[in-house]
Amino acid sequence: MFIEIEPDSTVPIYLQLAQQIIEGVAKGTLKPGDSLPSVRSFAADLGMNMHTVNKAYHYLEEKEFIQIVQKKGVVIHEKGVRKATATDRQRLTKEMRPILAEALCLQLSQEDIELLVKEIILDLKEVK
Amino acid sequence: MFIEIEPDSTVPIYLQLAQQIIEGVAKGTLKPGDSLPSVRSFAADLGMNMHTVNKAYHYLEEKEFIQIVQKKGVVIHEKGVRKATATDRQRLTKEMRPILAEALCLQLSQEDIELLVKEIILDLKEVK
DNA sequence: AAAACTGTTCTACTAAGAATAGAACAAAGG
DNA sequence: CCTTTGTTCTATTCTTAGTAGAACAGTTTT
Repeated sequence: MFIEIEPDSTVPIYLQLAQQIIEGVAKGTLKPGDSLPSVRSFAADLGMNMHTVNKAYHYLEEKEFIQIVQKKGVVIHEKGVRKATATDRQRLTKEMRPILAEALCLQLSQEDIELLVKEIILDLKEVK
Repeated sequence: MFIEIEPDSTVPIYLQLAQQIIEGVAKGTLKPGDSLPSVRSFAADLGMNMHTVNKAYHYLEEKEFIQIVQKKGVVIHEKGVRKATATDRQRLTKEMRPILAEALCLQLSQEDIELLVKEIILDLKEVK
């Protein structure tokens, strides 16, 4: 896993970490059953606190992306991540909405935005 | 302007307000030159603090969506909002990315996601 | 001219979140 | 037996969000 943290970002460190793990799952770099580093070793590698990694893990567990096995370790959810529910779609829509509104204000056309989305998805799919 | 604030949201109140004003501009409900309520009256209407509205206004001013004329009032940017720069596109991409990554993890196909985006844009365009 | 209204600035306080730190625990593994 | 695992606890520091009240200097209205 190649993790790059921006310390001065407004996005909390634990969230940046969690999001990049999610990206790993999306790309297929992280496959179902793969194990993640322990909170201590990961924290040491990334130069952050053990509790920060722990927070990221629990964030991912709540989203059902990973499984935390008591006293053993952390594993990408076996059998793959669950399929999106109606609630998931609703949440994703809500998160996307203000960004798209801003894009429209900045005079991006519907085609421009759709192209932008396609590029992002393409980039998320290609394994580097 | 119809503003709906969710007090228990993780999204700060001032941001919710700013985002809904941006939506108004995207929809065309708010047109270039239109004036917004004073910080005091708007705060009273919405049941929030004057300084919170002020913060939202300055957030929008920094984004160049509105103009704050000293001691006079707040107006939607005349001649419309500026066109997106390369930096804008980069920022929008960065904001969109983690959401799309999550969507892919939840086994939404590229087509599903594009449809979702189209629906949001359609909703943002229709004047209610 | 007086009054009301405008955004601005200042101090002040509370609450919550983020991040770090260190210590200790119980269970699993080698 | 010893190391490693995630967990839990207390503690501290820093930042942000939100509210509050007061005062200021212009603008607009009456």
